[in-house]
Amino acid sequence: MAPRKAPATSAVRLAAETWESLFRAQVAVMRRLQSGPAFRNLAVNEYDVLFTLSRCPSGWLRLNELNDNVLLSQSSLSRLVDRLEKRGLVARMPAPDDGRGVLLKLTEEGAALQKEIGREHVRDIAELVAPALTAAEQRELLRLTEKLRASLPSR
Amino acid sequence: MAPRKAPATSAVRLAAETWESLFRAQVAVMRRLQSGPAFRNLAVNEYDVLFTLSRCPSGWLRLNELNDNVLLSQSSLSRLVDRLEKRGLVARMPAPDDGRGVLLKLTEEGAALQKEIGREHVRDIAELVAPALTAAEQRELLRLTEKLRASLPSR
DNA sequence: GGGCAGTACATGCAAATGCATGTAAATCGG
DNA sequence: CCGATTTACATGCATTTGCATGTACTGCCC
Repeated sequence: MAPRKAPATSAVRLAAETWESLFRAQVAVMRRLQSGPAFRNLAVNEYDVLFTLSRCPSGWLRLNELNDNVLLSQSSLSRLVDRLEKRGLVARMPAPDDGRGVLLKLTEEGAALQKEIGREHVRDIAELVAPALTAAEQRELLRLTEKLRASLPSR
Repeated sequence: MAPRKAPATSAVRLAAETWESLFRAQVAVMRRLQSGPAFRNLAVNEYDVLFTLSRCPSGWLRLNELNDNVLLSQSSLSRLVDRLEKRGLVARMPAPDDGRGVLLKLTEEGAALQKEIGREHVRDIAELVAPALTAAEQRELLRLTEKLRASLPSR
């Protein structure tokens, strides 16, 4: 029997090339976004925390849930939140149902800053993405990246 | 005349949601990749430099070209390359045609390490991406991310 | 060709990050 | 219900990163 290895290796290659392209696109877009004036006062990761909190329905979010969203180690996130707290942008509170946990929410000032930066940020994104892809292509890219993310093993 | 603002704002929203989804997918995949055993000896950014050099046809690459590929400041890349050089993985050489420039290439040891890590890395990628998307979906995602990257303003 | 702005890379230094570990609380096994 | 393991977060410390700046070279304009 011939090994017939080609299909398997080409499937692996396709996956690798797809990831590589996704990753390079992310790097290229992110580089342009973070060098813009929207982030003169706040690092991208810091903004991302404010943004995630602003999307949270209850207003409060556990630190470990936040950590899933951000590409930072647990300890780095802990200190990033320290900084945001010292700047008066977020508030900490011990989790009521779990003595180990910490809940976070935006302060009024934090919410205001998020909205202000968010407006600029969204505009910057649109200036990069909208000319590059048609609306239909954007919807498809959105669908595929959501599917990819949703299909990942939980940990 | 009615302002008819809705189409514009929804185009902006679509672009923002598309980018958000792409970014989160990248974070989720990257988190899983970088915590794997492939990167026990080398940070992802360091591997990325070796990888980029391994793809370079001439074998030599300018530092500033390398910097376009990697999400690092110029100074951080300079020092990252210092570290790789001290570990004997890359070699520096003054650019012959430009007295300010520096050319880089992999050493034999660097090329070997890149191949070794690359094998594991590609396997890890395939284990995450292949089950998540069909081959056709991967090809489409590859196409869209390539198009996005290619359409960005040069700087 | 001589000055002058711009580019490529290196380096001092403060800030951010990750690893290892510490502490406290929850959960599990008996 | 008690000890052992696991989970959530914080912290000491070494490493990495970015900003500002320095140095050397290039290219431009006159």
